[in-house]
Amino acid sequence: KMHIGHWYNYGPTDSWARFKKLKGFNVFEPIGYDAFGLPAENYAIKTGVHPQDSTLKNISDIREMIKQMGGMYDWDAELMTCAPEYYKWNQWLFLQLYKRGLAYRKNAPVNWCPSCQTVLANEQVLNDGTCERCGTTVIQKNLTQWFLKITNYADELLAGLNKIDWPEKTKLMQTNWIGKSFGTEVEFAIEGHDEKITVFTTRPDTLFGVTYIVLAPEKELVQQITKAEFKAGVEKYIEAVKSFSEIERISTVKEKTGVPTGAFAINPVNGEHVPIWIADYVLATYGTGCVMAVPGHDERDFEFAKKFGLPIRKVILQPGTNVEEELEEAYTEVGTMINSGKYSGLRSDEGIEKISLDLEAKRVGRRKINYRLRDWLISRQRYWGTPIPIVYCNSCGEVPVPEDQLPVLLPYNVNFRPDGGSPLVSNHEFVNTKCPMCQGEARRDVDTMDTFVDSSWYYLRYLNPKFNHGMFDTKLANEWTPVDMYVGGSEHAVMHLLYARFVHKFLRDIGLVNSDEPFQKLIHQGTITNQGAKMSKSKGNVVEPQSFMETYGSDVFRMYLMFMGPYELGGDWSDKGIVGVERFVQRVYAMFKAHAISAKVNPPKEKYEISELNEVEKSIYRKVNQTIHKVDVEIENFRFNTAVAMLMELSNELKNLDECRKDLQSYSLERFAVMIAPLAPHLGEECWKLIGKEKSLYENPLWFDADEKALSVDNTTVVVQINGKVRAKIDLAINTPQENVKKIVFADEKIKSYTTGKEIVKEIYIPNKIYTIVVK
RNA sequence: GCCGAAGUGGCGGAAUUGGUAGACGCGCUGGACUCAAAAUCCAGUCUGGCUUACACCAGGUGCCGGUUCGAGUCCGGCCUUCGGUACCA
Repeated sequence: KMHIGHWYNYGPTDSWARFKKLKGFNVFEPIGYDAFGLPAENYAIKTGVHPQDSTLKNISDIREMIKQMGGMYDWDAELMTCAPEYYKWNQWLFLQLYKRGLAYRKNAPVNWCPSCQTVLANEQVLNDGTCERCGTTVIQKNLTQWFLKITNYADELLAGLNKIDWPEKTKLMQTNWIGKSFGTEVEFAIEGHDEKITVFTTRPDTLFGVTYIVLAPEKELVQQITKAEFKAGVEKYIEAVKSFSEIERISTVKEKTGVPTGAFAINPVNGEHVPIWIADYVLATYGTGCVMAVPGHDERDFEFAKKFGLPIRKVILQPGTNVEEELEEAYTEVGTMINSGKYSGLRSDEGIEKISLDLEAKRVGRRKINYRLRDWLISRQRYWGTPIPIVYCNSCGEVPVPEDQLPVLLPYNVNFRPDGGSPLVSNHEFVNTKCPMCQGEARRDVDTMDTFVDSSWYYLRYLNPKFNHGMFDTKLANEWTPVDMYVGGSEHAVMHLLYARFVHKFLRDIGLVNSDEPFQKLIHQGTITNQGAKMSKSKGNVVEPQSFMETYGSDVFRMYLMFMGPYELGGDWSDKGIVGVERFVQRVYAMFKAHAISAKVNPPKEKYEISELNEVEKSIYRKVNQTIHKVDVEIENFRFNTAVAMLMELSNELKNLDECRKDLQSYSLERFAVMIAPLAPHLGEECWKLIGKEKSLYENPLWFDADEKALSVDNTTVVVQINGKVRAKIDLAINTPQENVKKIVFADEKIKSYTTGKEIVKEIYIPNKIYTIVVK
């Protein structure tokens, strides 16, 4: 069912789209259903209802509710990702990536529950590392899985951020996620082995301070180099590490653990032999999975060395300290290099360059750019998703399904909870197939794709979801994309929004779109929580909009969601203030009704001269135009809460409407109706009709510009401050010359009482606003 | 842990981006209307002090410190809450 979060996303966004429509833009506002994924599958396991049945049912329920909302969606462009006409193109996309070497298989760990004999999502693993269903400790198990080479685009994904109008914080999160770092790879020989250990470091200047080497426990090399008498300890440690999540492993507060391998590595800069350890704080997935430990100048290494009694050597001298002082903690900033052979005396940041060059010359190292970003693992051992279009043949090996045989249909009959693997294994008709190359016996890949694949290109499909000559209609795509306004929660700041950017760039590279980025402008709506927690079925704190719709109607509900607070912040749900919006709507409607007949027979002028208006009229005319001026900017920037507040202010001002000339009443009401129309579309149309307009506003879009002349004011209040405290407020004609202001200020009795007998140090005048006097 | 945000009356929030803190709304209090209630309308409402009252004074935007004539806004250091952390999407 729809919950308030959906409404919060769709309602205000529809208001923005309506605003654009009224302003004369050609607006395409589609809606659809991202329908594959884990929740439907879990629901099936729990209740036995097939994911396809529950999903289709939910979609038809949700469609009805969205229609009640009054969004101006293009229902001809509706799509759902679980339809074969849609996911066929996920498969086609996969094949294009595969053809170009951007889809490949390798081993990667999954969460495995040994008792349920199934793969678990991170979400299904509790904080203590146990299975949410049975409480068994979850372990990491390696499976061969499909990856997409998003890392090939790392640099472009970084650079492209400069070209798009996205929140700075989102761009920053993507930048940090990609995590480009400039460093050096250094090779350490291993005592008694031909193989070498390559470490990645951003601090080659600290090479002389290396006192041990740490390998990620899962590195294969560990098996080869571990000395016999250390084997037992190493094996035990590797087993123990399997139950830790990555977050736990790299936590800087968790006590460091690790064991020695008994092997030694040789430092290429000084020939020193240092012990090789394994520890879980080193990850196999980042850099080379090997770290040179410099306890003197790295916090984690320092802590580790302290705990295990490994030597700590000072090779960077902190400015203002002396060489003999012992290190209390790791010093990680720039300093003077010491105990570093011929490099001693250099500034450490210069040393980075020097040492790197020398390592390159000696062929034991090279400068290297490293990314934190990893390739995109898309294999899921689940049912409710897109089948991966690959078959495995005994003689031909891994064979892609030919494009003309797509889609590989997701079979209906499966066991959602099989023992030991992907649910699709249970359907033999699906699994057993012919090899497209040799027609021999072959087996299909039984995994499905990550649903982020579905959501990485749907905006292109929206333009014509029935298009059957390709993934989407390139002509339309080039007309309409990049998307002008994309609205979604900041929980998507990195993953979805990075994947979509990657896929868009790939589609550009194969000539299907001509733009570099999918979403030109991005806005995040905030999260609506309930009692401080994200709404979710499992927590049982979901608030449904239905009852509010029934009590107040969709306009009031929509406007209340907008009035609650800043759109990008969201907030905790409460219906406390909704009656305020209800009253406002009723007052507006009553106002239009009261003036309906008069408005029909007294058409307004296009503009009024301020001089021809009396005081009440002047005030109303000004307020109307100021409101137009501000509401325009506020809606444009998704500041709906203040837009609604301004219309409330205007409605308060219009309480005097009866005191002004009839045609000015019509003038005010026309503008009010147009301004309220995007925020409360049903009310807007109703008001528009009441004042005698025959055609719908949305059929004949209209938006008024403010009369610039009405925005200026005659008088202003100048605040007088003495030593930063407000002491008087003086009403003055606008743009009164400073000398005159000064005279008036110093003539003020109150100001006199604060200034007489004091020395005036300084006077600052901010025109039409503030006169500040500093006294001593 | 790491990355990114947020914190303002009894409550949701506003503040032209360094210039009158509390717009707009809820709630509450008082009044009008009513036989009465509901609805509606009008007035008041940051806290404390002083005053018959108008006024006036002091304090006040999570905490501590700094810059400035002036800080909710800028800088440094914390605290709390929220989002993400690569298999929820």
